[in-house]
Amino acid sequence: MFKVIKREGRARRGQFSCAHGGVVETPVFMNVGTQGAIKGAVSAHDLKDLKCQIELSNTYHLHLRPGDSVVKALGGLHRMMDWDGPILTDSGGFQVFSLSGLRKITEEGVTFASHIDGRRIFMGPEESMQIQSNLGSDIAMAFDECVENPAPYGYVKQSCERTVRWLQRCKEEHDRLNALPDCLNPGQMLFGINQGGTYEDLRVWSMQESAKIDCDGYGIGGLAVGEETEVMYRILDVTLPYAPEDKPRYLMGVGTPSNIIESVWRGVDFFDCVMPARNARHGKLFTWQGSLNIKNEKYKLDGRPIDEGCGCPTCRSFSRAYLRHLFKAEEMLAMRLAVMHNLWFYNTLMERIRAALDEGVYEDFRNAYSRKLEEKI
RNA sequence: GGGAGCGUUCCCGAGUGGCCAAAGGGGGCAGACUGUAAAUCUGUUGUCGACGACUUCGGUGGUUCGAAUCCACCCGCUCCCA
Repeated sequence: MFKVIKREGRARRGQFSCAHGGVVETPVFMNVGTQGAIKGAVSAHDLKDLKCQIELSNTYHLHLRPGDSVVKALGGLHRMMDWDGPILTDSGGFQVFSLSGLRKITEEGVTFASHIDGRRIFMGPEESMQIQSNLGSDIAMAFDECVENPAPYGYVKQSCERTVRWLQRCKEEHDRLNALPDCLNPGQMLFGINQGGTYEDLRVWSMQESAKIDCDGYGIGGLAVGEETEVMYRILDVTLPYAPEDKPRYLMGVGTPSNIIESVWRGVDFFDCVMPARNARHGKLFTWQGSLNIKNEKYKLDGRPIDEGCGCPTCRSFSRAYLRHLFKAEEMLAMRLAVMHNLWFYNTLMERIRAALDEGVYEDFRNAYSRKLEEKI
């Protein structure tokens, strides 16, 4: 269930709910735990302390390890991770892009050579739906092909047409599985995915066709995969007007704080990105003055918290100098503390975006922070 | 006392006459990272007035057109036998 409660231009302030957790306030950033854990030794319990509203995991990775049947036997992903909030599972469509050297695509689906041991894994729309059903997530993503940018028009056209055909198959299989008596999460929703690369006509076509298939929300995929940022914004500008007004729009895999601010402005409701966690593991931390690299020598004797005024578990107790030391000494606590800070930052960013929308001052917020958060301090 | 080695740029360590400012690793410094094959990857790491010049391979002095590489002595260290 989703409803828009306030608007400012194309930006939307909304509320969403699904089978787990209470009301999700949107715009929302989903915290990525690909294999059922947030990389950097952060658990689902920690997510509660980091103001996370939705957790995201991955179909391909959990199918390989520990196996979706194992997850189902353990009571589902929620039970396994001990996370009682909403979970969105990505379909494996991104792996068609990220593991492009290890797969072959046909109309039926995609055959992967497992990145772990090379064995053949076939995944098509039906398989992806079955796996996500076994995982028991609250939102299943349609199985799509995420195409790199730039790509030839002809290829993108046939690919996004196939992705729409796959969406139809996903929808049918999803409805069938949800109706089965032993279904782990009969309330599981399905989001379709818009593709079309950097081609406006394909994007619009893909959106229109996907909208004809009744989904609970729509992902915008295939962005931030090689194209210029301005191209991504242009695609959002031309595509989102064709997305159903009463359904959430999810910009998949995006992005930087600035990307998020700009995309909310253009009408996006859901986001997810590995950036806060990955960058944290590599020492790049976000602050309201811009980002910093905690490993830099200048923080050697810096007794201040990462971000003055930040209320995250890390900043409440530890100094930049200590964190720098932990990174230099390769203590795993470094990653944990850094990841917690960055996830808190992203979740707080969304909180402030929502507050600005509530107060009708989002344009001011955008002007104040969109550029600033891209700076390095 | 006798014998055998070793000393290289921040560290370890290759290099035994020119292609050597000197491999490789570590450490240092910096950068990248966007639905996670990422605790990963990349650049850089003698000095300078820098498409060139200068100083450097324990020290000093030689041999040579040319030396980290060969010779002599000195200093320091290691191992073996007594």
